[in-house]
Amino acid sequence: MASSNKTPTINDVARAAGVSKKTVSRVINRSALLKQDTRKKVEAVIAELGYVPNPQARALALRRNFLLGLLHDNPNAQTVLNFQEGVLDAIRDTEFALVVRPVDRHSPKMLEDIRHFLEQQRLYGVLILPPISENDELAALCREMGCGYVRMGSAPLDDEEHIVASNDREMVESAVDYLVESGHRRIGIIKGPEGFRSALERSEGFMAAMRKHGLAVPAELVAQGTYRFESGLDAAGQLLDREQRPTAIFCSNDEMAAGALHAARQRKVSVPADLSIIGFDDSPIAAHIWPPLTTVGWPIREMAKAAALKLVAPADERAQDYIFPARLVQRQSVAPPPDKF
Amino acid sequence: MASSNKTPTINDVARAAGVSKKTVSRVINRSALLKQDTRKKVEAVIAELGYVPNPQARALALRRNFLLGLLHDNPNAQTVLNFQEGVLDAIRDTEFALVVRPVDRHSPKMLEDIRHFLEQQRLYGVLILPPISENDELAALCREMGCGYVRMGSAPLDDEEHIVASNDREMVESAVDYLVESGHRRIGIIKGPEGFRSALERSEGFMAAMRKHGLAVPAELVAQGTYRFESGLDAAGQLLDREQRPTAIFCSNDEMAAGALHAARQRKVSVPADLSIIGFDDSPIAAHIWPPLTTVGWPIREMAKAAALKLVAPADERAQDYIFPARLVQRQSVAPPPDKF
DNA sequence: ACGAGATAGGAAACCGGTGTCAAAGTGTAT
DNA sequence: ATACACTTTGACACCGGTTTCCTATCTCGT
Repeated sequence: MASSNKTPTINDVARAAGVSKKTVSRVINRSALLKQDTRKKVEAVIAELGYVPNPQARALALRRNFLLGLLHDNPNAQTVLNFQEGVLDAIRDTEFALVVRPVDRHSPKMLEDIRHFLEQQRLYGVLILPPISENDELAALCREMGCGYVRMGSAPLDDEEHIVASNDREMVESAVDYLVESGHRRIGIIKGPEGFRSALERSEGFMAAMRKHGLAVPAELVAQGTYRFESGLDAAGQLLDREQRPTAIFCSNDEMAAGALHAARQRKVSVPADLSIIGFDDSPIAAHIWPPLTTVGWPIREMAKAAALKLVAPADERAQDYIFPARLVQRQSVAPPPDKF
Repeated sequence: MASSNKTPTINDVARAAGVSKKTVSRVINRSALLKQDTRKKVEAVIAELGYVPNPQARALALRRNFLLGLLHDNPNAQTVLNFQEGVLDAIRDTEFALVVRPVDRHSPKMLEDIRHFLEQQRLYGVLILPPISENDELAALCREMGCGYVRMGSAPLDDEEHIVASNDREMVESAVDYLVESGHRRIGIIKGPEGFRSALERSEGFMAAMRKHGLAVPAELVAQGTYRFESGLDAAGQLLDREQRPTAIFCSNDEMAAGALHAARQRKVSVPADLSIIGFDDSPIAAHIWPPLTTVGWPIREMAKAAALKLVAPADERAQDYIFPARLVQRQSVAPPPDKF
């Protein structure tokens, strides 16, 4: 009963089982070269003592730890949280844990801060969420420091082992297809902020789709947003105040779509009767506003899971995927355009 | 140049500086008994080599690591994320990191899972978010395992060193005061789910406030919700379909308030002209629905910061607070009741 | 100049695991 | 019975820090 009050170590197990530390270590690590008898005996002692290996000691001896990092400056809380859950799906029942690190994209010291963080924590690998995932210097930093990394993005902007991406471009196309099928011809767009790859993908996807249908996109149907609610309000306001306003607006994310809905309401423009609105992301807000928003959703959780697996089990077949299909979520913000058009 | 490609260790520093490991260790740990010269010399070498102490080795030697855990099953993503940022505010520039762990409140194995997690990761301490923060068995588990913990709650349900709490009860009272001042007498409530301490605090606060104003709360003005959007839709539907419907509804959280707004719209009941609605939490959705929701917000980020400090720097004066005042956020979902009432 | 007490710094053990390599055990063919 | 190959196990060093304990040096009062 000498050490009944402190957690048992590998030595305690070895002594109690009458074997060497190394043998216990072999049992823990499921080494193949062990007699069944010995394994059983040691396992019994482990269970009896309630022994759990010390991760710090393991990390030291193995010269690598079991910590994954999540680097993000994503403004959408639900996205971040879904991603966290997806990562947890992948590492549940392993010894890995997830460390979070929000970063400030606007800070000039951002890269330096991250370098410091990586040096200090010596993570096994990091997962990087957009928009900072688009920063190539950051990826270079990870490579330089020998830290595994996987970037999440709207397009394949790195090798497939380092990326999980949605096919935003195609999905915007199908959103536009849907609007056109519903009878719309005069379709406006609220773009995302410059410098965001996703914003670029979405607006280019939009332009390409419109071109495909032989529809013009005059400058007066294009408004610039910042991915934030208020910017959607402003941008939709501009669009709706044009001489000839659009019958449908594609918003590059749901927050801005919510703002656009708001702008329409202020102007007594009824959605979807007078104006159709389509968003992007399928964030929770999309289902909780009126009318419920038709939008494009992507499988964040699956992407997160695959991203984590790329780091912790790169050979796993589930870690091979790197392009994930988004899908159109039809709700009630799209209808055929009013007759007069 | 023997080891120019791998990260330097304390031994490398000691050798390069011509001192012993222990002296380097003293420099790192700011030990007082060191000559200035020696310190300077070692610091120069550390800077030159870019030496950063290995946290795993430190953790092993010190028998404690520098990892804080965040246990949550909170359905509100923004709350969780704000909390994470608050914790990061507190531990930025320290060697601590934050490990997240969403848990499943409904799983019968929840406690066992958490025990396993704590055993395996040997965290320095955990921060627990509502609603599982209300689980006393979980707190007991932390104590049993010698793991520091701080619970976040709607009422002081533990010693002050283990809790950060908002004063929901009082805040609901001021929300009701506000409704009464606006002229409302017939006020309904959508309660949160049973078993949630916050739901209890809020509904009791509501009852107490009504009593204070000499107003009755007949059963027909009370509806049960689950904190989810859909339940707000249903519950508000019931309330609005009564013979004599309320002129105002207090919703125990914003999601349900959004649902209530939705229910009102379906019935062509105009908010706030015909019906006032007040929510709780000041979640982002509150500002992004129409009309913008009057609600009660609490300072999550400050609470998170204080909670983290309680673990990592219990002596810090900022770690002493444990009750945090919420405040009424007035937007546009409350107006005087219609004349006919 | 000298001894006492304070101060600076080092040697070696330790934290709890893993890797290496050789020794011991086992089984089979000769 | 012996040699040989193969399996199973253990001794010991090591990962990179901290702690304990001890010695060498430095002040300082007398």
